[in-house]
Amino acid sequence: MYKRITKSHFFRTFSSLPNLTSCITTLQSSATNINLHQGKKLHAYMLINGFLTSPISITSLINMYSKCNAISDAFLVFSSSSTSNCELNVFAYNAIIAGFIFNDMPKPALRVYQRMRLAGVTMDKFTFPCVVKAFSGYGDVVGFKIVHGLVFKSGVDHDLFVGSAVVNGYLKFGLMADAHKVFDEMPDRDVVLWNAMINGYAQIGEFQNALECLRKLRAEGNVPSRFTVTGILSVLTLKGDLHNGKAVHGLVTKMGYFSGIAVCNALIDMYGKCKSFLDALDIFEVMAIKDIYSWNSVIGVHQQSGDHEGTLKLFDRMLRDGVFRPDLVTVTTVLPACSHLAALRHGKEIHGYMITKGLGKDDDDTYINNAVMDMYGKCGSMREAQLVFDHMTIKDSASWNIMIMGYAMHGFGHEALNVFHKMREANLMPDEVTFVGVLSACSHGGLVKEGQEFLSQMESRYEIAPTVEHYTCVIDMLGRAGLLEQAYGLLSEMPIKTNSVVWRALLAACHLHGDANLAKIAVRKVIDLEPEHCGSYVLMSNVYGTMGRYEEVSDVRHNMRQQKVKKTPGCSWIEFGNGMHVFGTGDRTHPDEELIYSKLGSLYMSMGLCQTT
DNA sequence: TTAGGGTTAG
Repeated sequence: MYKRITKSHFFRTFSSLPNLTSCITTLQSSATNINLHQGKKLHAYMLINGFLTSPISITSLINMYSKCNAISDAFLVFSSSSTSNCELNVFAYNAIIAGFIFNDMPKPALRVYQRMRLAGVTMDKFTFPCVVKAFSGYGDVVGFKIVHGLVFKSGVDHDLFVGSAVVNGYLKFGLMADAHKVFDEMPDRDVVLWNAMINGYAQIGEFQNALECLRKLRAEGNVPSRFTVTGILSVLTLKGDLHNGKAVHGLVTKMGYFSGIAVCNALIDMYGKCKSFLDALDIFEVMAIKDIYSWNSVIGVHQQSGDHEGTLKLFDRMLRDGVFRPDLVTVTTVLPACSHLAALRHGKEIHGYMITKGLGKDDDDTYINNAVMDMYGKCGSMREAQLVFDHMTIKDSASWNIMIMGYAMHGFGHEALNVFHKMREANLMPDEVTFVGVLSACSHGGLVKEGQEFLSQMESRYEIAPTVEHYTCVIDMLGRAGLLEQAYGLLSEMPIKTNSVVWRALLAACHLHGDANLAKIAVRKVIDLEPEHCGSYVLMSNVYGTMGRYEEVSDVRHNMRQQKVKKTPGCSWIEFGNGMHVFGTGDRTHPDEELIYSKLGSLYMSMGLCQTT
């Protein structure tokens, strides 16, 4: 083994065989460059040459393994040293605790900390930042406060690194007043400490205070860092403040921070959420180096702009690009685009991708599985939605609501109510969304009696005040069932403000049952509440059309022209083979038009209807 | 020899 190592190319980089000092220097470079291969060779060499009795070697090896994503090896070095003749000192404890924190493992970090205390090793200003982070990461507020006490006792409370960690810890627990007290008592403040406060205020939505911190930070002569910029951008994003967002964009240019990927990602997000979509896309395109956040943010931009096709195109580009694999965040952004477009094939592909990559298989992946279920539901595949639902170990109220809504949407009223009853059996309290689903299930399934009962139970039994959306479902339900007077009565007696949507539901019912008199009342209300909406004029003209009152049809059309209301032609589409097929009213442009209309004709025949087109 | 801060999802 020794002979093979000494002959290797690796050792030719040294002018003579490395001594302890050069081993440690090289271990540091292995850690910085994440070169595990080089680090392991040095480890072997040091073992053979008896260098591992030095505490410095142990610390350097622990650090190298921690930084090279080999935390278990780091812990092995730590544990085996305590049993050998090398006594563990504060450096070794600090290094392994830091290693666990670096690898986002607060629990084992805390176990080592307890061991360190039992061993009577005195903690120093290097121990505390990591231990503090371990307690806040593990969510142990009592332990965290005890350590804060020890910070005082050890006299390191004025150290900037310790102070920043404590402030961040309190902020993580949502204890702003305590964080502020620690911040105020610090004799010196650097940009990192200020950044902690900026982010703390951002988290609790106190945007003005966050911006005030930025002002004070600069007034005290600190230079905003890349981290300050991302923190402030997150504030402006939540505030929807495009004006100041653009000013920060200027600052980024001035400071030369464009090289920071996170800064650019924050700018993309800010422009996207502030609806300045082209600016967001521009930044993404000019970024020399992108990461998974860049892709996810810009995919989010397409979603926010309502460009669902753009979202799918970008997803394809990401796959073709091949540098970053879609993660949970990516698929949660792309799945709703499939739902909107009813793009079942794309949705299935993404679900398939998730299965092969093991995404969404964990118990707590409820959110992503909800998105998959919603996609199947909106694309009309309730069987698949039910399968996903059945396999989920943890279901939240959204999971149940999605199933109820899915069945309701496709007219499976009884199935929807069945899910609702099972939800109750599972002791989950229904919310507003649940009842929108339940009531639309009653409406689409013609379950009038049940729907009326649910509306009355909402407040008395579930303490949920019905909103205009709930009333709309019920009015739609009564209207579809031909109970127009009852629908009108409910609408007139509604204890909350009506809107154009609920009146339009009544209008649609008037069309269905040919009640021109009630339609007139409804249409007046709709036009009053939303004059620019074309749907109500069209419905009114259809009501007259069905009754053969063509003069009135022409009056409505004339009125529409006078009001400069334009009707956007409606269309439907279906995914088939490799493409999307779009159809407008009376559209005969499809290449398979003859075949399609002949099939349509035979379907009409089977349904006992005459072909009208 | 050892340490602290930022971005993404309905």
